[in-house]
Amino acid sequence: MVAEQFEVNEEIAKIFHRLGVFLDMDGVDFKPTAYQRAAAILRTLDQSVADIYRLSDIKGLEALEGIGKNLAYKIKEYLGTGKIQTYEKYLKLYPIDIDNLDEVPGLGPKTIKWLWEELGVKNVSDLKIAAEKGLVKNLPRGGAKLEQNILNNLNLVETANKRWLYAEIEPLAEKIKAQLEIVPGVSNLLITGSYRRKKSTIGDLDYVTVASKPTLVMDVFTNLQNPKVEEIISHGKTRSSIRLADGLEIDLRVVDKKSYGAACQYFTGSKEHNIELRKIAIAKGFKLNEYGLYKGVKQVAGSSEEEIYKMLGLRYIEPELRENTGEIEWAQGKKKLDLINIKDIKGDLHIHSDWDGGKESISDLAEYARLKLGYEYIGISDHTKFLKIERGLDEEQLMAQRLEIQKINAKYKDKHINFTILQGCEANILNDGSLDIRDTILKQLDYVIAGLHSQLDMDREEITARMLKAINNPYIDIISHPFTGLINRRPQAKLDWGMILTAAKQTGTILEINANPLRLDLEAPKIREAKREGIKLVIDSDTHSLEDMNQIEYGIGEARRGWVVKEDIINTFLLAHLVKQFKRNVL
DNA sequence: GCCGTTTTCGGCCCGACTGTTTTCAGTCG
Repeated sequence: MVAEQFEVNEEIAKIFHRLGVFLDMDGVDFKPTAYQRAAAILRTLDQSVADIYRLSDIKGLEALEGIGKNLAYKIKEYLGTGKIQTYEKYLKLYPIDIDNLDEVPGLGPKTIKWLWEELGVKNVSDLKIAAEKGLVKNLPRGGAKLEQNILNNLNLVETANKRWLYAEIEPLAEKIKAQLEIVPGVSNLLITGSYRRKKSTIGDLDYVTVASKPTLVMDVFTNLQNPKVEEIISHGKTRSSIRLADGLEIDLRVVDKKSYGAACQYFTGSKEHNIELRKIAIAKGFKLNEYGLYKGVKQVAGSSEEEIYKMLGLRYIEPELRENTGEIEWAQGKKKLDLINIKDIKGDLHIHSDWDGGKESISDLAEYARLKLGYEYIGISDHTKFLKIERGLDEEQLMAQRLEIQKINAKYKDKHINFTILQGCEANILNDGSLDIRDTILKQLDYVIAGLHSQLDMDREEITARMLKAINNPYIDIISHPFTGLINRRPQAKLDWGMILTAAKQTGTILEINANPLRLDLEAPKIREAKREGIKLVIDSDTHSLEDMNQIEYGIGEARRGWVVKEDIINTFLLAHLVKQFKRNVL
């Protein structure tokens, strides 16, 4: 998980979430959603509510989406006292471990309350004991199936891998797709959900298809052998869900042709986007559901997503943008937005060769880029000497490498081949913000990437100062993987993003969108902000072996989610235009 | 409790599937 940059936001979000559940337990209408929504919004904020309160008082809090007078007051109360009275009251009433119980699939607020009242279940371990003793099946409104489900789902929670990396799930997703597509009568099979939105992590897979023999495809689906179905979660005429041994849940929906677009739209989500769309539908006198857009009982759109958006008075919205973060307002306007496409990429500037820890020779990398990917240039950016584990290059080695690159470039020129290898390096930003390679050498390279590779857990002020010094260094052109997190493995550095943005803008420093699927750093929301600020961006593969160069596709996905067009990304430029983006060629 | 291209009051997304039910509430996506 991402480190909690704004711990207070997270603390309050947790309380709001629990309050929402408590209110739900008591059967209160609408308030639960308001609390949950507020919790979700707090988690997306780029600023601490403590800062907002300090700068703009309670009015600043109320100005936030989803926060009104009441919740603003509760935030203020928490900032002042470290507590929220309403919450403390509920804690006494229900001394229950809401967070973990709520994680158990099939358990919602009402069931949690029921188990608490009937059996005194306070937490997951109480629940397990009660279910194992057979207490649940003997309750009024209880039953054997319910009890068994609880036991199954408890096991599931213990072993669950919450979200999978997009890149690790991609081959499996396509393999299942291929098996379903050959079932007789199947057409238009699409993988929807967060997979289609190209999120960096995927929680489950959602397939939508048209089928002339729905039962046939459902049967194939629930009997998959490779991958093997571990559990059939539900099995209906039009919707079924299965689970694989590793816990991955996969859903299949079979729909009529006339509802295909509506179903794809609906199951692609995001949920928040869909809710917004339905509100627009209602405002225009329609009703939108997974079967189509309706005026009364008459379907007015549904076979394609395009016609649904059109009927709602919206431009078509690319799946990657469907997060309810302003795309609907955009779609009501006239401005075009041609998101970047993989074919726009002309080269790759973050490539490690066998001079450092990489596997491939410079000429093999160049030929792969030129012939397989159709690039016009690459930049070799090997690690530098501080990173001993990666056999980082020292000054002398960099100069020797420069000669080799010049030789290969000369050969291309002799053969009239339009391809150029640039020499950069990926220098290390040391603890004091200086680099591990002398300026006299740095200025002889074509460009310099610098990144954090050590002491990533410095406190906010310290690591921000370190990064700012690097950004202000006239020899550093690109900051690689700025936040330096690893998805699901390592938290991000606690950088002050606002200060990074300002400094990058002032100095013309380029920020990298690192396409390694374990990094995807910058993340989409930050990409979008950087773009808005006019900051230059580059999408790099961070290649260590030939195939890694194809990772660029994941970076494209993240960039699209960040509303990026071709012009925002410097490695869509032709070489002559590209090199002008480097500070050394501007100053 | 929030919010406003119908609204400062009166709405608040929608349907499938499950389990224990015999008409539905709860959960999920």
